[in-house]
Amino acid sequence: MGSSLHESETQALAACAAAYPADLTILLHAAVNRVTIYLDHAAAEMGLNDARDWLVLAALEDGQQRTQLELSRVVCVDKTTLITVLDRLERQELIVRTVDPSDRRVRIPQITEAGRRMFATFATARDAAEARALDGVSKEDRDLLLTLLGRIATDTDTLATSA
Amino acid sequence: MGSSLHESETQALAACAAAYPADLTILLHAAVNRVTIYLDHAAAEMGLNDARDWLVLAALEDGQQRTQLELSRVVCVDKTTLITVLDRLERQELIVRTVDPSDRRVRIPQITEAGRRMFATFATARDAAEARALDGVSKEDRDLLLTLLGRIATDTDTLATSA
DNA sequence: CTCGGATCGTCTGGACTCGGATGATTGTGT
DNA sequence: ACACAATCATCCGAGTCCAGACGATCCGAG
Repeated sequence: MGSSLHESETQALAACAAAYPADLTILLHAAVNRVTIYLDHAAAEMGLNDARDWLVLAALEDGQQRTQLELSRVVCVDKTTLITVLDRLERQELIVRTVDPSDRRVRIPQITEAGRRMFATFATARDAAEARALDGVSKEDRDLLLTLLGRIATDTDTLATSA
Repeated sequence: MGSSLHESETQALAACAAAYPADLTILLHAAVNRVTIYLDHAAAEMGLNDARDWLVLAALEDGQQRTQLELSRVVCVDKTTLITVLDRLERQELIVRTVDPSDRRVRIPQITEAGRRMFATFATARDAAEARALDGVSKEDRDLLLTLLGRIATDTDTLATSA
């Protein structure tokens, strides 16, 4: 997630978006890069590796028991990549991997008390980061933006049906 | 650009976006993934490797003479990564690298006639792909979306000024 | 003219990602 | 009880990306 961006690109991305003001793809990329840079920055400041680390914590925070596989689907991270994230979080003692006694194949990652604290602290930093990215956008425009993005993202059409 | 996504993730991403309908970062990611999948699909169908390949062609299509370094900034691709893109395009004879006679360090990539044809053909496929991604969004909402994204992407605020 | 620093494109090393293979464990049919 | 397919986490290999190093070339100071 975050590691695909690098702060040195920020200016270039803005310039790029300015050069193609009508291209949806480019604007989306530039926008996601900008937001992610803010988030990664905030994450790094408080000891997290990535915004992705926080995303995993967020998914675990509701206390619901999830398989690693299920978790990987929820946070949209490849199951193999999730392993390294969980390893890191476990090393920081923000989560623990418990073995499901009813099926000893599966591991149930669970957030620890320290993890909960980290999540809570990051929440405010995260809001600030998003607010900074949304600087020049009014409240109702933000809501509209979320709606539109949601419609693009969750549209039911798939490649298979239209190819 | 495109290679960071994989079609198998499409459903998972949509599910993920649905799970966090108020999170800007996630929605942006999901949206950009969806659009990029379409574009990469269209690119692959006509012999291009990536949507990024097309982006490079687009930047060269205006005939303006550009250094590889300048070009890398315009299309937001790292200069070292751009090399492999140009190598590929040159192998397909869609571009040529000419040496600037006034400065023999610099190479001026230039689009060929075949490259121009490829660009023109891809333009329609690209429009179709974007239109498909923007299926349930009205015309004026599209314009608004582009404006908002543009404002996020090109905001003048930087990390340095706010840290 | 020449020397030193800056700038171009390219190469290299380390890190990351993901598809597919592997080992452990489960349930199911017989 | 036992073979066997299915499923979970993990590991491995191939591919990609980028920071930094490098050679080639340019330019300005002396």
